[in-house]
Amino acid sequence: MYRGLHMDNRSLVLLGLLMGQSQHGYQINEFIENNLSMVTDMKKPTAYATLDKLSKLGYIDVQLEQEGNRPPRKVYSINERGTDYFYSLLHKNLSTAEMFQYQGDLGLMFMDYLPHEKSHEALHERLKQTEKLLQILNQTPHHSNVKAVNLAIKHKIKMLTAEVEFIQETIDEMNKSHS
Amino acid sequence: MYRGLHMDNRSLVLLGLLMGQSQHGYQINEFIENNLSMVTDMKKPTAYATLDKLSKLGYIDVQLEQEGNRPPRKVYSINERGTDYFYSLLHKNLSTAEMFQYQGDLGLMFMDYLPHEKSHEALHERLKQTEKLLQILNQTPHHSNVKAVNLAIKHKIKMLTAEVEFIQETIDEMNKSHS
DNA sequence: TATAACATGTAACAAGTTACATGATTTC
DNA sequence: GAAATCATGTAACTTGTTACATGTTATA
Repeated sequence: MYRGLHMDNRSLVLLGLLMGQSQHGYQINEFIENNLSMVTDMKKPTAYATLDKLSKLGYIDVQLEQEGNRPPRKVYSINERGTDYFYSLLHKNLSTAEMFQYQGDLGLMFMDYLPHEKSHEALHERLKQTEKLLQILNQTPHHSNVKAVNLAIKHKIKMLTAEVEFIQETIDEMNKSHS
Repeated sequence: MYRGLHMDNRSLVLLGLLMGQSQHGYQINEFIENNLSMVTDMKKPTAYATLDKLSKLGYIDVQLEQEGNRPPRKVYSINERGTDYFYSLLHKNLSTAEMFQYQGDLGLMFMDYLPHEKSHEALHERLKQTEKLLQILNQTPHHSNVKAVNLAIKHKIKMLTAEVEFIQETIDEMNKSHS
């Protein structure tokens, strides 16, 4: 059986948000868009579909709510089975190391096929872009209304800083071996 | 039109390997398995299908070879159009910064739902696993027969080191706020 | 009165994975 | 004679994306 990398983590996010309070899909999607864009790229149809799946699997309960003639809301609440499942997903996520795959490594592998000036210019562009990302992260308020998102921002800052150093070192090496 | 993250990079790898020498699919797949497992997770059927696609798009030429009654080989050679395409993919890859998405951040977000001992134990496990990965990378010979792969290994070492630091810092913070 | 926000989806498509199919040849 | 290696794929499936559909209500 084929299990994508995301599947479990999609569920983890949705269940985690429902641990805080019962919510309907639209609400959850808004929250993800406004507050969690840094940590997940889950799209709306995916969220709706996953909520559907979780309710079919008996991890969350649905209650229909309607105000006047507005489109009815499906309010989801996590139940006991869902809570257990959430804890197991959480524990697995927290205790598992990830082996990163960097797309950028692929280019580095074939760098020598480009003339020195070209590869130098390209890496410099990459450096500039990465520094800009870092700058944006450093400017984001360090007191997000979602307390825990700050940890993710801290993490990204840490990693992007290492990335900047690596690119700089690579450029230096390249210049040394060229001169 | 929906373009996956990988698509272009799959082509970049295959074209890059063909830049070195003409090869048939099986040969390429062996090479990827033996030498590039660190940089790409492309599977055999994907490689075969992508080679097919690249030849249909006119970036590589195919020549059938047969030895005795063995299954015939399809030997692929990169042509001029393919070389240009390779350069454009390479330049784009080299000059683009990537915004990392860490699966592990998702768990950190909901860490507070676990009792302190549980989350502490889980993060400790993550730390141990990450350190083990680092150790393995540090032990891999720093003179891979594929020269350029070393850069990727250097990169991973750099990033995993930052990761270990981050986990350690997070554990420390957690302990501080708990005591 | 047009546009944005509210609310939930469906349909078509893209890309990749696993498991399997096929058949020859070399090695144990 | 069985198992591994050589060599190329196909088929079924999973997951996710984009673009679109639908209809109400608040806002400019």
